Amino acid sequence: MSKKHRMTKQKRIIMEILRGTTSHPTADWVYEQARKQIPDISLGTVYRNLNNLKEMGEIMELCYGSSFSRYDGNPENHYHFHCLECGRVLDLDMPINRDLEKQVEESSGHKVERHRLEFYGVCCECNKKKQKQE
Amino acid sequence: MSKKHRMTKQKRIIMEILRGTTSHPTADWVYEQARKQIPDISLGTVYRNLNNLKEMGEIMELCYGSSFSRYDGNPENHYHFHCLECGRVLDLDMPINRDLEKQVEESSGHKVERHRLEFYGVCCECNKKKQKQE
DNA sequence: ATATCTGCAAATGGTTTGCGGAGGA
DNA sequence: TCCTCCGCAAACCATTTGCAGATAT
Repeated sequence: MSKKHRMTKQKRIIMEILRGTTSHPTADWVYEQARKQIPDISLGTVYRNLNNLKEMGEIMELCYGSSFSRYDGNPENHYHFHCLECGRVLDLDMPINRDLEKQVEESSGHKVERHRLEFYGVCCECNKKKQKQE
Repeated sequence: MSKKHRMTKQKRIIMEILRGTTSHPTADWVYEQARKQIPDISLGTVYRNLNNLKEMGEIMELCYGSSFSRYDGNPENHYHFHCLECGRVLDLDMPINRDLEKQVEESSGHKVERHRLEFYGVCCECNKKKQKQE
């Protein structure tokens, strides 16, 4: 059977940090933020709690090309936009498209449970900056 | 200016290995296969060439939740299906949906260049096995 | 009461890199 | 020729883990 999950001060603060940002931070950034509230929290504890919260379905781990993971405090499935200029990862306010899953099931015969969709390009702000430069 | 890329025996064989499979292998698997043809090839060379081929646009690096990367010998953008039972990653024969990008541009104002779409579920074969067991 | 969690520090493991020599263009 | 690539082995670095004591339930 699966292990029970306890709520500790460390876990609660890590969850609050993730809920309070939309920046999809790295474990290290979460660690730096958490140290402001618990100065002697350890990086190992941050990693343990991030995995723990992931198991609980409270947060999501995002794995991109970089060598490290990013974490998302919004556990609901949603799409992301990656700006190739400034590197930010932005949440998209766009409904989940179940038709895509239906399309795969019909053409391939596999049973689809979920999907993940990531867009890459140049965000509004970087576009404006580029236009000014020209 | 960007570095020039040379063709070597090692690079050619690594590319052939990737072109000859649809299994999205790890660097280590490519290394094992390459050793059959060049017994004293080093793992470092495999990694260097995988990165090199990626820069050349000949292959793609796929980054999933696992701690290691997988490589795809098909550099054309295409969608993947991940079987949660057997762990395989399968290519989907499905056209790239540009409407999704248009949808994001209209609703968010970002300029979209490309997107990546990954499906998760149970593949045909695993579905059949499960039905037999019941 | 007791199983889970913590800080600490060492280990892990996929990937990268510095080196001197080899080889492609 | 000359610049890139090679094999080798050590370094790198994000993440995990073993330990002994602390804490949540």
